[in-house]
Amino acid sequence: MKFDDRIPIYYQIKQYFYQQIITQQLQPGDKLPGVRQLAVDLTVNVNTIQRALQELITEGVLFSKRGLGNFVTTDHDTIKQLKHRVVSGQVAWYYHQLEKLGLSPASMQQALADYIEEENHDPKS
Amino acid sequence: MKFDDRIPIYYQIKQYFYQQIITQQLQPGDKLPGVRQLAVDLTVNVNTIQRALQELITEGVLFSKRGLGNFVTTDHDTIKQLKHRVVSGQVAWYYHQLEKLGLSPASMQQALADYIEEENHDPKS
DNA sequence: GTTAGTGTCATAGCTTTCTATTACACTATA
DNA sequence: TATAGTGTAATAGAAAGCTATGACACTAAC
Repeated sequence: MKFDDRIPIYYQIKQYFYQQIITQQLQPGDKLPGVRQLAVDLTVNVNTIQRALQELITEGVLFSKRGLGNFVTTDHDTIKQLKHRVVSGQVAWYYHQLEKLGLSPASMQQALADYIEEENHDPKS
Repeated sequence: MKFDDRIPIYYQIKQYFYQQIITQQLQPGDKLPGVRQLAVDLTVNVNTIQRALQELITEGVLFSKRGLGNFVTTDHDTIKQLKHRVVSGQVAWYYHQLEKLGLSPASMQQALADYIEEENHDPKS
């Protein structure tokens, strides 16, 4: 897995699991791969995996059964809140970054619209 | 100045100067405060200021006159490109983060619109 | 020429993050 | 009860970033 070397890896791994859960690629009650396997898959050390998982467990997003594995919470409300928290966080971050750069709300929306337009220049032919 | 402790301070200082220049609070040819003064203002060490400035100089955004100070480039084209680079970068980042979270382009625009709506709930009375 | 203000550089030490490695604890099952 | 698969934990070392500090080089003005 590719990491942004300006941000701690364990933090990026947390974001990765957020994504997996929010997009339902990991569903409530699902068992995660073993920590040693995750370490191989994400090309990091077991301790780094562990640090990320530990925080997710503290947040109630995952739970651990010693000797069995780590699992996604079965509390649908927690997952709903997680999704809201993560998405809202991204939007707020975007808004305030562009605000600092002097853009008006209308300009922000226009900039996004323009970017989406570009992304759609059919990659066929 | 407040810093996000997940990101190197020198990197955040670079962003700060980008903002200052893009919003024209620092204009072409302007002299920056001395490095020792900046260190006090931003509550970091001179070496950390130096590292940020050095990269900005390498990028051509600033130039240094030994014994005199650091100055904003007078090349308007460089500044124009900087603005485009920084704003585009933010938009692209936002788009891809939300894409990873499973949102459609339409949902992204809606989420931004909703946030702007919230921000405008008149804070008066 | 001296002084004050400026950029530049180097060293040493601290903290955080990450790695490698080893060990221990628990669960299920043959 | 032995074994394989799992989570958990501790240690030591490397690398990056930040700080504190001191020194040096250049410019302008007295």
